[in-house]
Formats: sequence, structure tokens, C-alpha cells
Amino acid sequence: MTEKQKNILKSALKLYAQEGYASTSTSKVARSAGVSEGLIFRHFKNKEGLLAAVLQMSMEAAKLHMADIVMTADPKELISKILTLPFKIKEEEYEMWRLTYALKWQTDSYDASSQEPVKLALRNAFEKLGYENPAAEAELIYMFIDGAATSFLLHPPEHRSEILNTLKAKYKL
Amino acid sequence: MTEKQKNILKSALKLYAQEGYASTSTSKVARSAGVSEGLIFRHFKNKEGLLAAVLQMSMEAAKLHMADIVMTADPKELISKILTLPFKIKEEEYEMWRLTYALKWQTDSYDASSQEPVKLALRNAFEKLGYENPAAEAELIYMFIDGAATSFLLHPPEHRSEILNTLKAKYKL
DNA sequence: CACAATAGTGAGTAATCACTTACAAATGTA
DNA sequence: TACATTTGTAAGTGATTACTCACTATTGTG
Repeated sequence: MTEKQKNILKSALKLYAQEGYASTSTSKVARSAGVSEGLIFRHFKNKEGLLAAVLQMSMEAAKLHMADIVMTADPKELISKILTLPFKIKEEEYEMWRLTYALKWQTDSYDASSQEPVKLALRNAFEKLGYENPAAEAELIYMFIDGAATSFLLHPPEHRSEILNTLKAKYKL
Repeated sequence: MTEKQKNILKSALKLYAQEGYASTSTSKVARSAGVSEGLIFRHFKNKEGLLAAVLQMSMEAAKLHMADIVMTADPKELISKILTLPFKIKEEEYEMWRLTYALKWQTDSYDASSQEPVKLALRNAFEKLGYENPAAEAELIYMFIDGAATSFLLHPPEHRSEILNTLKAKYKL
């Protein structure tokens, strides 16, 4: 991976996250990365290819998070880890999360399959804890972390820890 | 309001919700509405003006919902109404909600002020019920309905009522 | 009816879009 | 050194973009 190639990916992520994929032209990405526009097509074939590369790069980090969570044995700890997830979005992961959340609404890009392993782990955890409807509880948590992440990504956070504690109390964590 | 004007708004809402605002050209809207492209600019000045008109039209319905909720006196009923909101998105309101949720991620369009009256009503309700941290509870609920709406708008719903009941149980409703 | 205002059209506009091509510079490898 | 491969650029391409303009059709009003 060349330095210029990395610059393209970095600029594309930044611009796609800030202004949206559709309204960010390849020429804008090239200008921001300090390369000729042709180079984008040399390395990534077309605009879609660039998006795919950006997404793949971004998702490596997320996969590590998820793998750690799924392997947690103690059910209470697993639920706690998942609930805490959106409250701990790191500065350097901000742009990638903004992009993935925004892209959800672009018709073709939504992929629910990546959520399955986490949902399964959640269901098992609630089952172990003797909850009445583990599947519904898992869905509920998933909906919540989606909403919380949205909230934190869109407006500056306030009293995060209070909110997290109030939430944890609902599951006696 | 002319018939053609209504058609433009209807087509624009549909296309913006399906394919996104940025990637829907004015010519596409005109073709879908069966009018000349020039007419769009005659009536709505420019592309942004058309979006504003679509949004304004769409939001009339939402305001009625909110007004009803805010005026509910019984705290338990108020909370229940808000929790139920995303579970009852009507067919004819689907496109407008998809558009508003997608537009959240477009840098400039987000307006948090419309949420304030509802959040205030929620805080008061939790206060009346003697909850420890009413403000945090209100935020929590708001995050949840955001996540639930997202979930219902993006993938086909399943066991909605089970999920709603599990959720209501957490607030003893 | 007269006539002004509004509604609507179709053919433009320059700018920008994603993408290609021909060619040069840098690099790997024998 | 020789030469093939990869990296990079500059100047294009036709299509599409948001938008304008000159014009006609329809409608409301005295």
C-alpha cells in the first residue's frame, strides 16, 4: 500500500463521513488527498470500489470489538459490554461510525448479517439469566445501542455516565 | 396548490426517501411527476427549496402526533404512548420517516429543537412517578425510540408486539 | 371581453460528474 | 545494465447536473 493510496482512503473516509458518499465527487477526494484523479481509478477501479475499500479498512477495528464481546462467558458481563459500546466510541473511530450509520439509509448497502453473532450471544446470555423472552430482550438491546450510537454521533454528548448507569440499573448490572 | 405541484412533491418525497436526496436529480423528479423540469424551479426556486417544501408537508402530520402526546396528563400513559410510537408507523407515513431519518446524517439538516417539548414532558412524567434520575430516563427513552424507528424502517418487522411488551414491562406499564 | 397574473413548456446554459487514455516516472528483478 | 511492472499524471471523454430563458397556455378578475 503506497503512501498516496493511504491518503486517498483517509481523505475519502473523511469526506464521505462529513458530506455523504453521493455528494462527494472523486475529483474532490483526489484534491483532498493531493493526488491526480486518475490514480483513484487506477487503484480502486471506480467510485464504488473506493467506498468498498474505505468500508473494509474501517470495519477491521469493529470486528475486533465484536469478537471480544461474543467470547465473553459471563452473561452479565457480556450484556454490560454491549450496553457500554456506544458510550465509548473513540475519537479515531468517529468518522467510520458516522459513515456506516449514514450508509444504512442508502438503499443497497445495508447488511444485517454481521449483527447475527452478537444477537445470538445476547440471546444466550439472557437465557442463562432466566429472562422470560430472551429473543425480545436481545432485539431491544440492539435497538437501544443503535439509538444511543446515533445520538452520540449526531449531537455532542452530555451526562453520558449518568445515562449509562440508569440503563445498567434496568438490567441489574 | 396545483395538481402538478402536488405531483412534484409526491414524487420528490418518494424518490428522496428511496434513493436519497443527493442522488435524486431534479430531472428525475420531473420525469416521475410528469411535468417539465422548469416547473420545479418555477414553484420551488431550487433543489433545496423543493426539499424544504417536502419536509414541511411531511412534518405537519408528525406535529399533530407530538401535540397529542405532550398534552397527556397521566404520566404512565404518556410514557406508554411515546414507547409505542415507533411500533405504529403507518404505511402512508413510512416515506416521510425514512427521509427524515436519512437526512439526519446530512450535515446541515439536523434540528434537535423539535424534540425539546417531548423530552420535557417525559422528564416531568418520570418525576411524577418518583424515578431517581428523570432526565436520564427521558434521554434513555429518546435513544430507544430512535433505535426502534431505525430498525423498523430498515428491515421488515417481526414479533413487534412481543418486543413492545418486554419494553413496557421495564417501566411497569 | 380585455388583460394581467400565474402555470407550464422546451430548448438551452456552463459546470461538474465518473471515468478513460496516452504517456512519463519510479520501482522491482534478472 | 536491461527491461518489465507498477505507480502516477494531465488532458481529455460524453453524460448528467442544477438552473435559466424565451415563450405559450390557462386562469382569475374588472
